[in-house]
Parts: sequence; C-alpha cells; structure tokens
Amino acid sequence: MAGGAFVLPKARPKGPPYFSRNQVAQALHQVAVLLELNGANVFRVRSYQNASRMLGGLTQDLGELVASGELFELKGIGKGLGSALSQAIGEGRWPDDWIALHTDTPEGMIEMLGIPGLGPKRIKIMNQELGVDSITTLREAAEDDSIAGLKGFGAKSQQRMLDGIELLARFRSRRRLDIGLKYGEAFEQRISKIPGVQKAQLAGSARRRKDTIGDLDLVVAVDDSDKESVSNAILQLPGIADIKGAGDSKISLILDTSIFDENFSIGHIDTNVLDAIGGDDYEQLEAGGTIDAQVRLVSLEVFPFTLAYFTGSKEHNIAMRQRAIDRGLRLSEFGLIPEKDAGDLKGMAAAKYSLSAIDENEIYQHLDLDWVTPELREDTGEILAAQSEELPNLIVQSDIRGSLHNHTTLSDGEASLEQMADAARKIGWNWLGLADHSPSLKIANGANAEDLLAQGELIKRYNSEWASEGVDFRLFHGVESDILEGGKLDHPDDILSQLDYTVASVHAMNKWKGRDEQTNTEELMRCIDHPSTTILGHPTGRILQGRDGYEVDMFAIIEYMAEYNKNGEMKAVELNASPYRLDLDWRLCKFAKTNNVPIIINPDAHSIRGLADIAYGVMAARKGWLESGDVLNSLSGDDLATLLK
DNA sequence: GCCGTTTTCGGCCCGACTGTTTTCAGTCG
Repeated sequence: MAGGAFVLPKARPKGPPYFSRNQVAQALHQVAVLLELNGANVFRVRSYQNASRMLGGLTQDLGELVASGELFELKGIGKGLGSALSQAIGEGRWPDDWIALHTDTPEGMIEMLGIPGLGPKRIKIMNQELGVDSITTLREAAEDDSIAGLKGFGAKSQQRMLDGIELLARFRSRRRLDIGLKYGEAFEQRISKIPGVQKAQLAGSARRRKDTIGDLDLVVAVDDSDKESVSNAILQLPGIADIKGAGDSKISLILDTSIFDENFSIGHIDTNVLDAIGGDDYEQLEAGGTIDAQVRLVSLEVFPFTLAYFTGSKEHNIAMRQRAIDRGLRLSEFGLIPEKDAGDLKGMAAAKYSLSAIDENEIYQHLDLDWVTPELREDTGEILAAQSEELPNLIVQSDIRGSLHNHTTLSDGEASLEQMADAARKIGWNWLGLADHSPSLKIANGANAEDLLAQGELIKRYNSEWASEGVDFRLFHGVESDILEGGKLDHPDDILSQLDYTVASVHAMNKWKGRDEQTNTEELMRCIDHPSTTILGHPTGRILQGRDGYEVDMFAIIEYMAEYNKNGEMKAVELNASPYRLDLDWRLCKFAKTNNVPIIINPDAHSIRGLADIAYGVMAARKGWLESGDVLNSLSGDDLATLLK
C-alpha cells in the first residue's frame, strides 16, 4: 500500500453503513498483518486475510448484508468476524482489540516486513529482545553486532538485513507490468538459447498480467544430465546483478538493465503527471532499478505441472489443490499424484506416480475443468466457471477497432490530428476519438472553446473526404474535460453539446486526495449526472508505483452509472490503458460488466507511439473477464456513431 | 478465526532454500 498510512479507516459522518467495502477490506488486511507481528496463530491470520479478499471482491451491498444478517452466511465469515463487522458497519466503531493492535504496534515494525528475508516472527523476537521497532533501530542493532548474538540468528542473517535495508532504500519492491514484461521476455529469450534447454517459459504474475510484478518466475525444462551445465550458463548470462541463491532446482537472482541488448527506455506519460509523482526521481527509479527473478529447472515431463504451479496465483493454487484432494489426488509443482500411490513420498520422489500431462490443459482436464487462461487464475470464480464450461471468451487485441481518449498538439500531445489519424489507420483501426485537455488544465495547454470547435470543423472535413473516397475510417470529436468544483464540467453546455462525446476526468489530485471517500464519490456522481458526460476517465487517478488514487467508492459509482444505462442513456467507464495507470482496476471490470456498464479501453495517447499502449489495456481487460461485447472498442464506426447520438 | 452430509474438535496447501542447527524454524512463493 504505497504511501498509505497504517491506520483504521475513519467512519463516514452519516450511517449506517459507516464503512464501505474497500474500507472494511483494508481494515481486515491491516489487522491480519498486525496479528502476524504479534505472534497470532497463522490460521487465524489467514481467516482475516481470506475475509479481506472475499469482501473486497464482493458485489452485494455490505450495508444490506449486515442489516439482513446475511453477512454471517458468507463463506469465511463466522461468529467472530461477523459480529465485529456488524458492529463496525452498523455503529461506526471498530472492535477494541483491532484499535489496540493499531495503537500498540510500532509503525516501523510494519515497514520492516518489506525487508527481504525478514518476516513477522523474527521481527517480533528482535523487538522483544532488543527493542528494535523501526528500520533505523534495526540498522543500529545490526551495525553494533547485537543481532548476530540472538538465538536462531547469526552473522549471515545480520548482514542480509543490512543488505535488505540498502535494497529497500534504493528500489521499490514491485515493477510496473510493462517493465516487468520487458525484463521477463528478455530473460526468457536468453535462457531459451542456452544449449540443453528444451523449453523456457515466463510464469508468475507476469504471465497472469497483473498490473505490477513482484518478481519474475521462469520455468525451464532440461534433462537431468544437462542440469548442471544449463544452471552454470544461466549464472553467466549478462544482466545478473546478484545471485541470491542457487540450489539444484532453483536459482534466485537479481536482474538489472544490462540484460537488454539495446538501450532500455520507459514509456511516456504526461509531463504534468510525472511532475506530481516525483518527476526525475520516478523516471530514474523505473528506467534503472532491478527486478528479482526465480528460475526453476525441471524435467520435460514435470514442466507443465511446474509451469501451472508457478503461474499461480497462490489463491488459485490452493483452490486447485483442494479440488485435487477431493478427488484423492495430491497436486504439487511435480505432478498430480494419487494419494494411495504417494504415501509418505514427497516432492520429486512421488512424481513418478503422477498422472501424465503433456500440457496445462491436461492437468485441468484431470480435475474435470476447462483450461483456465493464466490471466484469470486469481480464484475469483474461474474454477467454478471452468467446471461448468462457462469461462468467458476473452477479448483479444484484434477485436479493437478504435479508442476514444487521445491527445493531439491542440493540447499536450506530440502529434498532430493528421499524424494521429494516420497512425490509427496504419494499426488497422476503423475510428479514432480525439479528446484534448480542457482550459482549466493550464499545465497541459488545455484548449479554449474556439480552438476546440475549429478542431471539430477540421474533423468534419476529413470525415466527409474519407467517406467520399470509400475509406472505412473516421474521427470522433470529443474533449477530456477536467472535473471542477461540484462535479461541473469545464466548458459551457452549448459547447459540449456540439461534440460527439466528453471524457470527464479528475486532475486536481491534491484537492481530491485531501477529501474523504463519500465526498469524492458524491462529486463524481454529480459529474456523471451531467448530460454531456459520456465517459468517466481514469476513474481513481492512481499512478502505479507512483501515487495512490483518491478515495472513492467505485462500486457505488458503477452502480450509479448502471442506472443511466438501464434508462437508455449511455455512460461508460474508461479502462485507461497506459501502463502507468491501468485504471479502472481489473478487479472492477467484472463488476462493471455484470452491471451492464460499457467499458472503453483508452490508451490516453500523447503521441503516435502512445497508441500502442492499448495492448496493456487489453491485458487488463482480459484479466477483468471482459469479452469483446463488453467494450465500446469493438463497435463499428457506424454503431458507435449511433450510440453516441 | 473458520469450517463440517464419515467432523462442533482438529484440522487448515505444500515444498525449496537458507541459516541456524545436529533435526529444525523461518521465510518465500
């Protein structure tokens, strides 16, 4: 939780419900972490984590669930959590022991969890024995050699903590998807070329296309006889900054930018946004920096099992394992082994009894499931869907026929209208929407009404030219209007009504981040009420690894937009495809879909190259269960024109 | 703290690696 303080969310002034879904999920997550640090039973901790995750993805109204008592029927909510949450949501008071955990646990102990190799147990011991309660006091204790003397600790772990503190200071723990994928693909290619390597494939959160990547997982198939030479060759590859560990089957590394053949550069984002998140510092961190990588060496027969296992997620794997157990099988990274054959054998020793599978598909078949595409493996309903042949037919990039939020030189874009249109045609799109910034956003050279309308005339001229030439391409004319005080838009109504559409976005982040969730949510609703508002742009304003978004109840916003759509007035939510944003979050896409709120994937391109960011938007959309029919991007120019009228 | 159609008590996914040990605990994924 970048930048977020570790405090219990404050109750809304009016209630019930006094807390939103997000706030409850956040509180449960924090209590789980604090319980861990206080030495609580690991299964108790897990039930808090499970409840947090389950409630965070819930689609029903939490206030109603509490009022009706249905809260207690949810899987993972029992007597204890049920009554704690009923009190919190119904009366606006968190349980006393949750409050005590927050007041009594030093903030520094939570930060210490970020140090690699250091977990809650040893943090607690150091706290009790040495009074260590922050990264600063930990460094002092390590430097005067008092940690090495503790029982169960030694000189090596003391040094590792010092290294870890150094690492934490220099680099962030996660990398954006685009950067992680670049590292991952470069690493995969280099390993594939090593003699003796039969297969090498990127797994982990990169393969699941999460918006940020913690570390890279590479699964490599190799004969036992080649294991040693391949392992040695991997350790000699360029781009390895450090070797954290190297066993028979697992190599743990830190990669840096020398893994790339060419100069490594990161994508572009608006200058005004970059300034707000630390400018040069952010760019340096992202363009330099390192990423952790784990390599697993296995035989070809075991490869599909290892690939599936390390593609994860943890929650998906747990559910898969449980499904195997229900069928008298034991699933691990080495195979799918009948319990009666496995006996006491563990790991590779039991692998020879495994059911065979030439690929992941056959593993899923053994468990009576359709193959689940990696993006969906988050245990958010995919196993149930795979069981009943109801997995979605996910959108692919070739379904995209255009996008609606793009900039030109009229505001802060680098390319002219003509250049943008030309580029869109070249990548095979049938239409392109231009939505330059509005006047209030001075730093982005927001265009005034006169220039905006002149742009509209130009677009009309080009459109009629293309139509007469029989070219299946057209431009749509919109604006990215800043959302002003009270949810107002940034142009008079008579200007906005002359456009094809309006993307309404928040840019005054400082103001919005200084306010509570309820105020922000209501202000966004007032903006959605405006008849000209067609699309809600980058709905939370987050910058991945840069800044959190402002607080807003997106579930409520989507439900509010759903009402308009039900009544025949189209209100769409943007999935901003910039890898800096990926906002709407993938977790909310399915919620928008089930509420029949259309989604538009927008690259927010500020240059020709920026259009290519659509790829990351499609990845996020797939992760969010979206099919081509759920997004406006798949419409023909004619159908979109009809819809916008 | 949650859960249950062989269960209201005794389980809760499973294995590798590291550093500390002389058989194991902590951490990670």
